[in-house]
Amino acid sequence: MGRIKETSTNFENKKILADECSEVYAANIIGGQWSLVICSWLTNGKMRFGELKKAIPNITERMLTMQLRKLEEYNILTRTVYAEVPPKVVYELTEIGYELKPIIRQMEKWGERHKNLKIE
Amino acid sequence: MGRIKETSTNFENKKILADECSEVYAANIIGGQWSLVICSWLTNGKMRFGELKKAIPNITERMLTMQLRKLEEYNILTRTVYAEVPPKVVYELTEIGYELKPIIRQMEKWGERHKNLKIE
DNA sequence: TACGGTACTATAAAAAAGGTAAGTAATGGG
DNA sequence: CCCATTACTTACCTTTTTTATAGTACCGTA
Repeated sequence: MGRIKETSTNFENKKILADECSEVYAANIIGGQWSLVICSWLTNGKMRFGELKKAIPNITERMLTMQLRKLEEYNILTRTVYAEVPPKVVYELTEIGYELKPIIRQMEKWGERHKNLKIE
Repeated sequence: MGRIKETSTNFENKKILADECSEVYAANIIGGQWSLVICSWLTNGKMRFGELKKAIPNITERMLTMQLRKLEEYNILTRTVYAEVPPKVVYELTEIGYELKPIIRQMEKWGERHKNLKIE
């Protein structure tokens, strides 16, 4: 997840597609290995960096930071820094971020149904 | 989208996460640059390979084939080959595939709302 | 016999995403 | 002065995804 190369075909394609299909636009924002889990946890209320880290299995600090920054950039969550030592940073979903809740829940249910299909 | 390396940390992480969070499991299936658009088109009914190609801007045949194969593998859609020349192959969502429709519509709406936020 | 249309496949290379490991700053406690 | 704690950052490397380009089989038509 470095900075995206704005001259690449990939960048162009993503833009065109996101432009025409809002569901792809949405996917570009909440897609990525860890974004959905982060949002899912935050739908229950604010959390600190360290709490998220403990909550999410195997995520590295680097990945967590990167995803949080991306989500912040897209206005999905807010980042509040408390001027304390050791530092304390709290993340909370914005209004539009909370509006992801029903989508996440639906994906969860769909995922469950799909998993069960396989077993049968 | 070649075959995935089952010894990588990335593979492990995806598996663990998908196991615990069904929304991530779902995202692993319908995530990917083109999957959502393909499914979105197919929610209106069956389509041929060439129709999909024309409908989706800039997709290469390789990408279309790969995504369709993946979706078929996951039982999201069916592939019907007609023994004709020139060949004719028709793709159609399965039952569980059609169940994605509300999710896609919700993502679409959310995407619209989010887009408008930025402009204001 | 060359050509066109359909739905692919193969190979290579570029780009993006993700992972590892180490380091930073500030400060209160021992 | 050293250590622990928290929330990062940096540099580098591997894996995965996406793109580019070319080629295949089939057969009816010209």
